[in-house]
Amino acid sequence: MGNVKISDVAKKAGVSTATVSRVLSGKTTVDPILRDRVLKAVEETGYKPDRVARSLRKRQSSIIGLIISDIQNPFFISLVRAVEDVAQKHGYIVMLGNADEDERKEREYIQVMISERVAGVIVSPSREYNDPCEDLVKAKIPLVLVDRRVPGLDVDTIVVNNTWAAQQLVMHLIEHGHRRIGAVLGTSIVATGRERREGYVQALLQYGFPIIPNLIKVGPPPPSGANREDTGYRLTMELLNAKERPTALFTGTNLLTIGALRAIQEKGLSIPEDIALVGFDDIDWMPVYNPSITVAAQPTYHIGRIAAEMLIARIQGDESPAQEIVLQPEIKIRRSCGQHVSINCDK
Amino acid sequence: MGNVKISDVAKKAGVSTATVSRVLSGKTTVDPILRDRVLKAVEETGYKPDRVARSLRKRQSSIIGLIISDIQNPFFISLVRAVEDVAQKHGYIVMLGNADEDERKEREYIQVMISERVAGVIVSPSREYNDPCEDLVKAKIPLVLVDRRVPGLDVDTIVVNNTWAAQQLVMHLIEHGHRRIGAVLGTSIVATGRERREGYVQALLQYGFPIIPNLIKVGPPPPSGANREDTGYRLTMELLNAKERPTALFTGTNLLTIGALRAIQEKGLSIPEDIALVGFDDIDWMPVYNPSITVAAQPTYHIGRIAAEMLIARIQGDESPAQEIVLQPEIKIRRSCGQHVSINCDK
DNA sequence: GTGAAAGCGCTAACAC
DNA sequence: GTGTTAGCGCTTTCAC
Repeated sequence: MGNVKISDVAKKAGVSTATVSRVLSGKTTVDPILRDRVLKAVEETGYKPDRVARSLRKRQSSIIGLIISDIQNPFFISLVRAVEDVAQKHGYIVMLGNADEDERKEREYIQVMISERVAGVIVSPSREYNDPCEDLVKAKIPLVLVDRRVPGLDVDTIVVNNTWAAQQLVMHLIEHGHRRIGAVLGTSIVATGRERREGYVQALLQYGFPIIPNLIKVGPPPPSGANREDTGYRLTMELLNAKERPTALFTGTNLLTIGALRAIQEKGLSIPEDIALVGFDDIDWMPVYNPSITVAAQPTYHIGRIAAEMLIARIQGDESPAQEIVLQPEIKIRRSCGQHVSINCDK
Repeated sequence: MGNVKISDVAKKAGVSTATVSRVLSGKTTVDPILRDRVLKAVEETGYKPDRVARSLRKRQSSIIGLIISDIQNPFFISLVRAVEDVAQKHGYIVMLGNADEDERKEREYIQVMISERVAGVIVSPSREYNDPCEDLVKAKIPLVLVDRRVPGLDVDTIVVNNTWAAQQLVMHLIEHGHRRIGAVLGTSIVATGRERREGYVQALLQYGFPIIPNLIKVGPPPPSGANREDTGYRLTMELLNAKERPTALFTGTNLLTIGALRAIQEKGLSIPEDIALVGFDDIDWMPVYNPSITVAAQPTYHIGRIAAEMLIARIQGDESPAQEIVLQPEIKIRRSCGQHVSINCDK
């Protein structure tokens, strides 16, 4: 057992290896009598097809590559789970790569995936331009992008409407009477960072408020870690230590939010009395935090599920034009902004 | 490019495929002149070895299988990251399986991993007995167990001293003057659940306090979800709604802690004034929670790193006897128990 | 509908 | 030190 091969089964069933293969693939009709003999032999020998040999011969494995830009980021956990769920359901297995926001690592993983003849790949690209994803396209390996677009790459992409969500969040703050709203954002090198900043700006402009550069703090580009907790802490501290402290804060990612929370606490400020807070990404503890935190929740599991389903459709031959799917985050109003206050917009 | 094979390189360099293979593997000496010619040809053609063909021929791939019992559990995130880091460093790639606390899925994944001829596997077993991990041993595939032991399976295992940690946590509560200490625990079907319960009991016994069964709530076995947040919520509610409410709570996993927090909040109780809290597992927000939460922090990244390193050593031929490594959690005293109070132990 | 045989791309004997 | 060759275990023509 374990090292039974197809020829053993064939011998036992008194047929050729071709017939065994045919029975197992189920793609051709086989005489029911032979079929039963084969199945019985498979059963008795405990035969398990060698997936490596199969991959070599078919020039394609049953592996789905999943390359994410930062496995530490809670955003990706549900994504990984979703991809894994869908893959498993369709008989695929997930090969994981953590690019760590490092283009070199991403490129390396993509090469490995190609070399492993994966059936398809889901990538959250670390860069927008000259992305190594092109190699996958060249190798004709189906590809789905998540979280970030790669302009010029004509492949299925699933993103979230960051601008809209950020705008809603900041408008929520404005409607609570806030005028000095600080922003703690991820690097503008990645689109998500830029878009969330854009949403912040849009919201202010919509109400005719000025954009005050000093209130906008943007983290350094990776790999130094734009989304790290300590970045959130540091940037928030800068904001809180300024002469004119903001009365509200918009944080651009979950990790930045945690850092901001730490800074606020260290300054002895309380939410929402001293400072209001809205953030991006919803994590399990946020509704339980005291006070619960108003956020834009990304449909991460959903993103992963759709990505995996689209990918598998492509693997199975779907030739339709590449789609871009834009998912809407859910704005979860909670208690970190205090009571709703009607404001006079004419002023 | 992409579909260049070893024979193309050989032709270009004017040598045999064997020589190309030898140059690339570096295991035999090759004439420097030929070597350079080969390297140049590899460069020019952009040759990348086909990992599938190599795996078939060598009867072993460069893949490390990682089968975890619940990917949703934050505990495993750092573990995955660590394994991925170490694997990458050694030229291996990680194949991920989420068993979802389901023995059937675990068995399935193990079969797939065997069939993919993975070089080794790291598993957090879903069951203690009749675990499908035995199949890996039979197939002579190196195996390292993490988080949970499988009695009778003589393989490297990395666990954490749950009993000790739980005991420390509960003693901390006792030293703060608490007598009625509730416990919200994961199922006793898994060792971690049992051991943490044991630690709770030990702490009480050590101080000569009675064990009150009504104060011990244990979640249902999987897959119904012993460690789920809603389980924590429900069990905590039972405790809080009892006639004689506990003055302190010990929660056995991170997810249970979140559920407990929600219940406490819903009852309008405040920590630590109305009820003290200590929990298992440290998550990034716990130090930032208000009040920050005293926990036993498992060295999850460390567990993953050691597991991966031991596995790779085994893959590379380490034949030394199987080890069991017991890591010590770190007790992180924070503010969820209030001020330290000296107590009279004679009483 | 079935079997014989070729071959996926590589590595490891084996002979020189 | 190098080339020739035989497979690894499977699927898929191609004849029948």
